[in-house]
Amino acid sequence: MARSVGSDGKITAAEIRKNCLVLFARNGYAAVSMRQIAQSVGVQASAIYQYFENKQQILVDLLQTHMEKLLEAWDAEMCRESAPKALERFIRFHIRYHIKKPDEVFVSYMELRSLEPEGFKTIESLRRKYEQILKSILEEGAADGSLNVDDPHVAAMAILSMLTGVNTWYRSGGRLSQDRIEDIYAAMVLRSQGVMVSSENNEELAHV
Amino acid sequence: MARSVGSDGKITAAEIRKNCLVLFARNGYAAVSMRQIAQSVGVQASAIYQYFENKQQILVDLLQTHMEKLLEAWDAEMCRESAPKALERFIRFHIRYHIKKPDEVFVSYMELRSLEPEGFKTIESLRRKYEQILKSILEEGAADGSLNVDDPHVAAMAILSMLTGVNTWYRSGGRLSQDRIEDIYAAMVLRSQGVMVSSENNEELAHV
DNA sequence: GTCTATAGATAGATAGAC
DNA sequence: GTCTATCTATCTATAGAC
Repeated sequence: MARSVGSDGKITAAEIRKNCLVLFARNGYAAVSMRQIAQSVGVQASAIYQYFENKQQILVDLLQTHMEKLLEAWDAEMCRESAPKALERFIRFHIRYHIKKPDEVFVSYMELRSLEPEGFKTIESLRRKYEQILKSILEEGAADGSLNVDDPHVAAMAILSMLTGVNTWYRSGGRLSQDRIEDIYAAMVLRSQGVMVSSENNEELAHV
Repeated sequence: MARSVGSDGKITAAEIRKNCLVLFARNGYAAVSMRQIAQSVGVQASAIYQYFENKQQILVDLLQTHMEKLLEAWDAEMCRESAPKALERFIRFHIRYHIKKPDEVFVSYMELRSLEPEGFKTIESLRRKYEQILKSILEEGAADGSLNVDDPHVAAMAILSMLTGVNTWYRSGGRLSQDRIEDIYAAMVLRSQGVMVSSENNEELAHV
């Protein structure tokens, strides 16, 4: 899917993407005008149409790129291992990845309703793929008894909400290091699925 | 704080509120025009200004009313009891209350950035009050050893994200009853804070 | 590839009649 | 309390010059 027409001029599609991410995150897609976008990269509004068909395509591009990169990053991270280990790996991966991309995450979760039907379908499909990764780990743990999962679908949705919620309060340079935040969330989620974790160092001890 | 000028005509502030909630939830505050709002209640746009100073005041009204009612509902529900019992009560209260008000919850979480500074300050203060309820329960449980809380602030934010996340997937008439959903979330959250819960009936058994 | 100019639609909000 | 009419500003998107 061609998402831009390509360019070698001084403003680039990449620059527009970067600035739109910030503008959409701060003000919301509907509240940001093409003139604002253009001004942020130092051109007139009409120049934007050299790079994107219209405003909607910028949004689709941002969300699609975010989800595709997220899925690729997990592909590079995943291992064959026990369900509890895989769950911990997923938790730490999700927090580490999302905490570094606050604008991408914010826009991806807030602007789903700003997508027109075609784009919505594309993004929803990618989101379901990501949800399925966690759901499969939980299902495997439920099947072999290594996790205590009441309902894999509900648990997957609940865990994803909890993990992604980090972005609502985390501010770089705050009281807690990113590693410490990973530890705290890993301990809470693992315990919620029946894995016993000590409270001192969050080391996995045993499971029910 | 006077939020409307009052009326005894056939369109009322209450009707505008109700319709705006749906419109804002579906389309986003910025994407909804005063003309759309007016049309939804069957009047011309200028008539809306009899009930609200401007568009922004409608949003502030909706969010403020939601948070105030939520806090009042908890005041009516809360009891003096042990931290684990209070935590379970809070979990079930939050899910029960939020699952019945999907539009209020959605708008309250999505449109914070659409608030101008004064309104934002008001709503943020109410939100912090609600967060503090859960944080206090966790702090009490951490102090008396009845809960295994790594970090009360982080745990409170994580639990609230998880619980409120129900609204992203729950649809009335789906596979699970509201009671069952309460049970599943209660079990997950209690376990995440070190309370041992059986997986069969989610009955509280003991705590670490 | 970027500009100016502009089309055509729509926005929030107000004035004044009834 | 609601209407019509309108002000002023802004919007997305396009046409055509350079």
